[in-house]
Amino acid sequence: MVKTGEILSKLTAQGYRITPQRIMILDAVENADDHISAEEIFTLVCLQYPNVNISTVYRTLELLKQLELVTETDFGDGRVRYHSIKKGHHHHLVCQKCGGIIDMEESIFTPLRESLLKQYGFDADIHHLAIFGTCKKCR
Amino acid sequence: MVKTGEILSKLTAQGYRITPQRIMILDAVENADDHISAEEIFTLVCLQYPNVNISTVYRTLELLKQLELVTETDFGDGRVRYHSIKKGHHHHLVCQKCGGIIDMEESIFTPLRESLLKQYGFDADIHHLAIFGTCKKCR
DNA sequence: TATGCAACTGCAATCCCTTGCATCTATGAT
DNA sequence: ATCATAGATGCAAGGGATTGCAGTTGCATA
Repeated sequence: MVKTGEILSKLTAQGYRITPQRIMILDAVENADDHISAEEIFTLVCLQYPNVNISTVYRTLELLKQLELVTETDFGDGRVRYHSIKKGHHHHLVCQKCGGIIDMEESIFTPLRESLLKQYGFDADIHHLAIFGTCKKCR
Repeated sequence: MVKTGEILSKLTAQGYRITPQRIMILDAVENADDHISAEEIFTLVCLQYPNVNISTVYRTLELLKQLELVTETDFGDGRVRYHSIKKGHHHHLVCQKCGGIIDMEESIFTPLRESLLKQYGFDADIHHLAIFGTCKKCR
């Protein structure tokens, strides 16, 4: 379990600064019940500090993504959503008929990653993937 | 091998109309050497018929995608690219270090699709996927 | 061949996200 | 505690893609 304090020291360790905006954005992602969009984070942070700019939110999320503190998932609804790695790695099956989302274990990609490594020498970086298709009910 | 004529009759069979714009857009995708972007298609069509609108290009591509005549791939460079299914299904490994793209066989996803079906009853619709990671040279 | 209408297009506005730039500030050094 | 500066922010403009709407057009029918 990574604590917010540890995350902040990870920032300074790499030469990045800790700013009020970053703390608030990080808090919003950490405390979100589910995958949260940039717009939603922006709205939450605005309640505390109305001067934040949406571009700061995007830039901070980009940074947290690079540092592997949050993951980004595109559920295909026109806006990307973010998730704290504290809550674990997982992937999603998105049904194109009913819109339902099934969470799946990360381990399901292990055979694929192995065969990509063996056949192509490629080290796949599959973080938080949404796969589209048709769920059991809708087939 | 699907011919353009067949494609057009597939449109009419489903109640869609054949318009000059659609023919030109389809031609652009069919004759493209590689994966082509909406903007590139737009530019090509404009040479013949300067009045086309970029939104018609996007709407036509959306339609062709639904009819499974073209596939859409996001190579992560900020614009989506399109490809005729006539040229076969395949997937891509995109190296995040050198930017290189390796094409891979569709069959590499067969085991994954089978386990998704078995474990989750989910029929995955993996058309034209780009997987990010690190290639052999850059590791 | 002429007609009616649903499908389609062009236009403009809008959405999500990114970027360049001038200003500000967190932080290490003094 | 103060200073210098590289890193961060806010603002505004811009890029790719989508959407609502009014006007146009392909095409089935007569």
